[in-house]
Amino acid sequence: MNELLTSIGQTQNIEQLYSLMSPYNGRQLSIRFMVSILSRESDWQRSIALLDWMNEKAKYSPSLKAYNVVLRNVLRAKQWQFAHGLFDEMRQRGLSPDKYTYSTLITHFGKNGLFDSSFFWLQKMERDNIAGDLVLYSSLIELSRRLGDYSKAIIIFNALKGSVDIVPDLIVYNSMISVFGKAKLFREARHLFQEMRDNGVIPNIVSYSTLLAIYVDNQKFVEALSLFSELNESKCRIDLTTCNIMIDVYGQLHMIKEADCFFWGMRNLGVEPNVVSYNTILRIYGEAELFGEAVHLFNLMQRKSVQQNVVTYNTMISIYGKLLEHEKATNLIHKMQSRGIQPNAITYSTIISIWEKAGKLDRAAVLFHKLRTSGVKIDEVLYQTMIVAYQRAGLVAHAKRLLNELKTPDNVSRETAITILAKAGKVDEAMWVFRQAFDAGEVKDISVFGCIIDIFSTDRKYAHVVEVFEKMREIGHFPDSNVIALVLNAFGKLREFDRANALYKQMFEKGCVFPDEVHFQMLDLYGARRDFKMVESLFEKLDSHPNINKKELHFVVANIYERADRFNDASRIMNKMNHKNISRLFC
DNA sequence: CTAGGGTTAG
Repeated sequence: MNELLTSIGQTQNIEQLYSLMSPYNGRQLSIRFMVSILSRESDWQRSIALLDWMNEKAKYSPSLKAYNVVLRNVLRAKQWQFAHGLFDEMRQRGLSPDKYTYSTLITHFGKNGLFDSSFFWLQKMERDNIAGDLVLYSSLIELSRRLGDYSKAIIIFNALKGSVDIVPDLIVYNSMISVFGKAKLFREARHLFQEMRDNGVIPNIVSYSTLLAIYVDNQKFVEALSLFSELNESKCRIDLTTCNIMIDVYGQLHMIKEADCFFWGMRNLGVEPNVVSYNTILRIYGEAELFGEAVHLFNLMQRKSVQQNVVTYNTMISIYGKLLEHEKATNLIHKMQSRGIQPNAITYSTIISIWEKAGKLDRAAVLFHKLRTSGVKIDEVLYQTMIVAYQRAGLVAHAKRLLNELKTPDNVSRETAITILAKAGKVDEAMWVFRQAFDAGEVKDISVFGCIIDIFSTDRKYAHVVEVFEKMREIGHFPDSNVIALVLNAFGKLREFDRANALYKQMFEKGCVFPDEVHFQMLDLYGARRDFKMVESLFEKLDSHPNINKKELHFVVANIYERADRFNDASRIMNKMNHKNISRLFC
C-alpha cells in the first residue's frame, strides 16, 4: 500500500494515475486509505480524478471525508464553479455536508472577497441545521468587518455569545474591538477589555494596538495616550506595530521631539524599526517642514537594509510637492519605476495635484488621459483630483465633462462613479447609475449605499432613501447607525411609523448597539405619532440601559411632551431626573 | 479534513 501511495505521488498525468489504480478495480481499498491518498494530493484535477475513480470503478462510494478533502483542493485552486458542482454531486450521492464542508466553503469564498457566495453557503448551512463553531463565527465576523458591514459583525458576535456551547476567545474579541471601533462605538470597544477579563481572556498586545489605532484614526489622542500608559502597566510587551502606531500618535499631536525619540529609541526596547516606522517618521518630518531631515532619512533608508515601498515614494513625492519641487517629485516617479516599484492611484493623484499647483495642468491632463486608456485602476479620489484640478484652474467645462462621463463610465467602476456623482451633488445622475449598476449586480460595497442614502436624505428625497435601503437589505447588508438614523427619519417623514418601529425593534433585538441619537430619534417618531404609550415604554427601557446618557434622555422625552402640549408629563420627566440626581448625592 | 486579530501614503 505504501508503494501505491508513493507511486501515486510521482504520477505525472491523469491517464497514468488511472492505470496505476486499475489493478484495484472492484477491490475494496479501505476508505481511510483513499482519504489518505486524497489528502496528500494537492492538485485539484488529480484529486477529482481520484474521486471519479472511486465513484466509477471501485465498489464503494467515497465518504464525506473524501469529498471534503477534494473540495478543499478545488477551493485552494480557486475553481469556484467546480466547487458548486462538487457540492451538488455529494448531495446527489446521498452525503450530507457537515460543518467542515461548509466551513471550508465559507472561509475560502470569503477569503477571496466573494462575499455573497460566502453568505450563500452560510444560509445553506443554517437551512441544514448545522451549528457553526467558534472558528466559523470568527471568520464570519472577519468577513463582515472587511466588507464594512459592522452591524452584521455585531449581530454575529451576539449570536455567538448567545449560544450555549461557544465561548469567545482572544482572537474574536480582538476582531470585535476593531469592529466596534470602525463602527465608531468607542465605548463598546473599550468596554470589551473589561468583558474579556470577566471571561478570563487576558487582552494581549494586539488588543491594545487595535484600540490604539482606532483612537488615532478618530483623533482621540487623550484616550490613546491613556490606553498606552495602561499598556505599559500591563504585562504585555510592546511590539513593532504598536511602536509604529505610537510614532504616528506623537506625530499627529505635533510632538515631533517625542516622535523622533520614539523612532530612534525603538531598538533600545528591543524592537527593530521596519519600513512602516521609516515611512511614518518620514511623513512627520515632512509635515513639520523638516525637509533636510526628510531627505536625509530617505537616503538613509537606501543605505540601510530597509526595503522602500510605494508608500515611501508617495510620501517623499508629497514632500517634494510641499517644497514646490515638482521636477524632483516627477523624477521620483521614474526612479521608483526603475526600481521595480509600481506607482498606484495615490501616486498619480499626488502628482496631479502637484502639477496643477505648479501650473502644469496640461501635463496632468495628459497623464490622466493616459491612465484612462491604459487600464490602470482609477478610484474615486484620483478621478476627483482631476476634476478639482480643472476647477481650480478655472476650466469648469472640462470638470463638468469629466462628471458627465461618469454617467456611462468606461474605466472606472460604476460604484466609483456613483460615489463621485453623489458627492458632487449630482443626485439624479447618481440614482440613475445606481439603479443600473444594482440591477446588473454590480453594487456590493456597503459604503456606496451609505453614501447615497446620505445625499438623498440631505436632499429630502425620502422615498429614494427607503428604496436604496431596501436594496441594501436585499443583498444582505445591515444598516449602520448612521443609515438607521436616516432611514428612521425617512420613514417618519413618509408617515411609515410601523416600518420604522419594525426596523428599530429588529436591530435592537439583535443586539445592535446604536449611538444615543438613534434611540432618541425613535422616541421622536413615537412622539410625532402621539403614541405616548410607546414613548413611555421605550423611555423606561432606555432609562435602565447602562450606556445611555440619562440627562439627555430626560431632556429629549420632556421635549417631546412639551411639543405635544403635555406640560404635566414634561415636568414629571424633568422632576424624575432631578430627583435621581439628588438621591445619587446620598449614595 | 478547516483555521480567525493590530500599523504607513492622496
